[in-house]
Amino acid sequence: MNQIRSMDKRLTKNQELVFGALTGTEGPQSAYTLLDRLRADGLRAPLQIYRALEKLIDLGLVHRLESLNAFVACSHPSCSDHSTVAFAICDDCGLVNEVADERLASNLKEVAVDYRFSLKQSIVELRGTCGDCAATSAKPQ
Amino acid sequence: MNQIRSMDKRLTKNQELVFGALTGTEGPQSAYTLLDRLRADGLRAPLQIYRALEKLIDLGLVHRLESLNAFVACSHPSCSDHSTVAFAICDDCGLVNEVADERLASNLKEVAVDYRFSLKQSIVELRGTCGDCAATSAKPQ
DNA sequence: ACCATATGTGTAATAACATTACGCACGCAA
DNA sequence: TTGCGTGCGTAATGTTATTACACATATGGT
Repeated sequence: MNQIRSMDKRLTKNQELVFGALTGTEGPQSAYTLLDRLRADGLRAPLQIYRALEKLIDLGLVHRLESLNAFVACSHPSCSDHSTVAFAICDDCGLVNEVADERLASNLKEVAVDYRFSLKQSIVELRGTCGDCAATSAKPQ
Repeated sequence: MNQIRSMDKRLTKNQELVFGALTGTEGPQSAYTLLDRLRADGLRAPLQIYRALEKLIDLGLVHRLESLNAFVACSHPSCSDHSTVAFAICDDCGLVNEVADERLASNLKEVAVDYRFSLKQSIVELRGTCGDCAATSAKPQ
């Protein structure tokens, strides 16, 4: 929260509102969900949300989850390489775990080299069930 | 084409039309692009496309590209594990290369284990520039 | 033959996600 | 002061995907 606040300095009002809405809730949120939550704060149009999200993503504060059409606040905004992050998305509870695995990142880079592909961004989204949900459904009571 | 034909046997008319439209063009296509191309064949509603795509994906004949909201025919329909495939998507020419890398697949499984995540599907989409496009833009003439 | 079930079809309407176009405002540097 | 980059607000539109309903066909069991 302290670190987060310190980054707010450079954010505009709309960007701060959107970022606040994302950090204030666990789990990913769609642009329109954000819009609904921020109507009370004066935001009225999708574009206001999308513009803020675009900037926040540029700044590395927010990630887009392609398979969900939704957005999450970055779990470790101070980290270096935001272009290679993976997400474990629980299809049960909807929560998302941001995974930073150095071997995975370098593995993807190698694959790109093998295929003579100039890699700009890696999208890695793991779908399945998180440990908590698996435990819960295993012991129904 | 011969191999493809042999698989058509189990496909319904709509599924065959959609699969044909995907294999008959290089590069990914959106559901609505497919619909437009298939209007002449009698398809009229998005749902007809989406239903066919769903089945084709189940059968492992087609992949969905999440970051593009588009679909491609699988490059190697006979291969075993369709849950872990990667795609190299060229942002220049739009072509997609299907990547089957065993190390990447096992790496993702390891990551899932590390995070106590029960993995059902891996979405891996590499964005960047393909070798051909890189070569072309390097020599502008 | 009868029924149940699973799968596929067709149409219409609507929901959900995202962008384009336009005009205005502010801060800053040439 | 002018020009430029960035952000803001509004409206309209474009694109992607789903829900709801009704009907059809094939299969397998009794």
